Amino acid sequence: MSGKPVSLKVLAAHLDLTVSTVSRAINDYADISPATRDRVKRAAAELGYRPNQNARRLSIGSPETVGYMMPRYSASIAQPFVSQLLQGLGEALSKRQWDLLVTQADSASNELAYIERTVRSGRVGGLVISRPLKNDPRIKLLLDLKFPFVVHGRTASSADYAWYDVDGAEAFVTAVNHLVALGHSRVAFVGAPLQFAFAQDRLNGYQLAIKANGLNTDEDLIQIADFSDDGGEIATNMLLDLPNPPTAIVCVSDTMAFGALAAIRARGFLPGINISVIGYDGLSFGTHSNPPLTTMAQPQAQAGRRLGDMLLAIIDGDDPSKHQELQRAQLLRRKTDGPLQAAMVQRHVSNREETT
Amino acid sequence: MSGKPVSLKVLAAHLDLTVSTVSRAINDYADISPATRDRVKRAAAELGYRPNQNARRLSIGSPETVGYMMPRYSASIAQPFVSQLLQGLGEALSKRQWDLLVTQADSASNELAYIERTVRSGRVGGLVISRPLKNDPRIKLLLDLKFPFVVHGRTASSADYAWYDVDGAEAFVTAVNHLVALGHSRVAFVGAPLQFAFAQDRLNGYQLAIKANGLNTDEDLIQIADFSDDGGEIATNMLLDLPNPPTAIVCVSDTMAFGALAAIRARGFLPGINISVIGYDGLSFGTHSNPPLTTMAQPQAQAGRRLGDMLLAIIDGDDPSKHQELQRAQLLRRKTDGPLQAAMVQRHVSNREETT
DNA sequence: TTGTTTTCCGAAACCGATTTCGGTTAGTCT
DNA sequence: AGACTAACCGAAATCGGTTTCGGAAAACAA
Repeated sequence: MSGKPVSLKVLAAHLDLTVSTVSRAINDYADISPATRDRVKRAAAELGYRPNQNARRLSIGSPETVGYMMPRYSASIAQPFVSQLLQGLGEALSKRQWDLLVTQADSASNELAYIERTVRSGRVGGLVISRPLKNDPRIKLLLDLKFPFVVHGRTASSADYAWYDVDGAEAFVTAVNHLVALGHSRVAFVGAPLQFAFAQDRLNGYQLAIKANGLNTDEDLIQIADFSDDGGEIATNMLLDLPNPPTAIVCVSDTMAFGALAAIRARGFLPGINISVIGYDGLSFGTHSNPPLTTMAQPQAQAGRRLGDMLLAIIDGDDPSKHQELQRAQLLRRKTDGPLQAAMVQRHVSNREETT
Repeated sequence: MSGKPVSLKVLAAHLDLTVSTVSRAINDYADISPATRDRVKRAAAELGYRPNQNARRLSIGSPETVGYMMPRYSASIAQPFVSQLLQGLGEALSKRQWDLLVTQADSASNELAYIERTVRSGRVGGLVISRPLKNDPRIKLLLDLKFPFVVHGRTASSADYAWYDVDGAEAFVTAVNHLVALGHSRVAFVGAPLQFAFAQDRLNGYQLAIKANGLNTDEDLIQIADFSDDGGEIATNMLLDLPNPPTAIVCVSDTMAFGALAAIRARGFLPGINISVIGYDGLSFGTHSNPPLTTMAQPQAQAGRRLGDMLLAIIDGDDPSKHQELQRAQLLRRKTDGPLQAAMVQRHVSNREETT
């Protein structure tokens, strides 16, 4: 760089003042005369002085940094929401000049050790974790460490920590109700492994709605698979192979729903006409799928900002349990939901007769 | 946390040693007897001692951290590649226990000031920047500051800094050649604003291929629009409104290509049959578009890791110009490319006659 | 003029590590 | 036994800031 970064010492020497005076001038202490304060600030600007953050943070005893733990990938699947979340987090943190550290554990087993190391090393003053498991050991650990953190998502025992989540159960009630209103009575569920809290939550909503509508609770209509488009396709094929296949499918994510659409089309059926599909996430790409995917859209944009604000508040001493935000998903109708077709039911029946 | 994090001082007191001895024991200095070294390490593990990173980094004079500048959004478009890039970067950095700081400037105008602040504050020892402009002031600034950095992408004057890029020009030559081989002679280009280096690069490849194949260089066949699906749709509509519309379109990104598909379908044409479309990026979502998008796929996964390795090497003193990596994109045929249809040409002609 | 406040700045401790340097103790050699 | 060399550890400076405390100079009051 154009010379080494200028330190407080050289700035002080240049001004013929001591470092303590210069420091206090820059930080607007009252016991510095306006004259010298201005003089110091002007010189600081000229020389391009920026306090060394490592030194300053060591001194004030705060890292002024929070960490975000990236979820690990099932495969090499791009996680579209990560960039939006980081964007929002960065926005919230920058209001107070805090930094955002992005971390990831190498493996699931190392995850806890990794958290403990990170916390103890004082690199971060708070942590954001994503996509909790149903009984997430990370949450337990952070609670034990009494370390500030917020969760993107939530678990069943969510009383004593801070989180931001979308009500998946309610969303699936909405989705199922919508399909029932369209005349469907065999509504299937394509889900992700139930170790994920969100997967259980959404399944709960599905089951609740099935019962509330007085429908048959057919275990075969619940298919759990890998959390990916391929998983969605596999699960849907299982459903379509059923002797009495569903006429509508709700999926735990848009990505899985895309796989469902593929499976349906592969059999010559038309999604939205012969079989309805509703996804979850509201990915904008859903407008380009074949056909455009009806989905439960969640307000992604604010998640990062809200999580950042919450975390800062908690670091400031707020009670974590006071910061819990449950958002609602909205039904976004595109083209994969439609009324039950009598013809389709017929076809299924004859289909069954053939196969038996 | 379970008590404050234990410092070197309390660990030393607990062992009845001085801090300097303990520090050297932990860092495997030769002048510490194996006996006390082991004793120290055992106690450190028991008490869960982790060196305070702010202190340590201040002391050793290195932030052991690199920064990644997130590209700003044209809208609220999720950037699927960001998470993959961060994943790779984190992997490369973790090998040496470095941290990854994610930053973003509030606005374009603040960007330079932001970089300068970040660099001068000593928070990071190197910077990764994405998606450079054709004449990117950030690169010039970082060069002036003599600060270590790597670029994801590259500009025309790319001799004197480190970068990792995919050869967009070559990719578009490949794409155009492929379409010409399929019989197309009116191949259009849907591009992004040419201030982006990658946009210019890809346009160059397109124009090169057009000439090399002896085709008419029709300015109308080049449409520049916003870097989004909507932009792609708008640009494609302009093309389809032409008196002599193209029979094939190459798009500067998959996202824009999705918009192109929408525009084509909206007119009752079949992408891949009536009009061919080739995208760029190789997004996995492309398998779910309507129809599945043929695209120039780039090897996304390694980008982050390579950039991280490069940056560390440069920080270690390597000559940046020695670290320049140009990858090749591969034609990934799905369903939107196909042979020229005589019928389509006919329809276009009659279409023109009607409108004139 | 003397005494009492203010106003303003310097000296120094401190944050938690790393690292140089110097001094004890023990071991080796003659 | 005396001297010399290693081996091992402690003292202290340092990184670049923040913050408390005390003192000198200037302003004010009596």
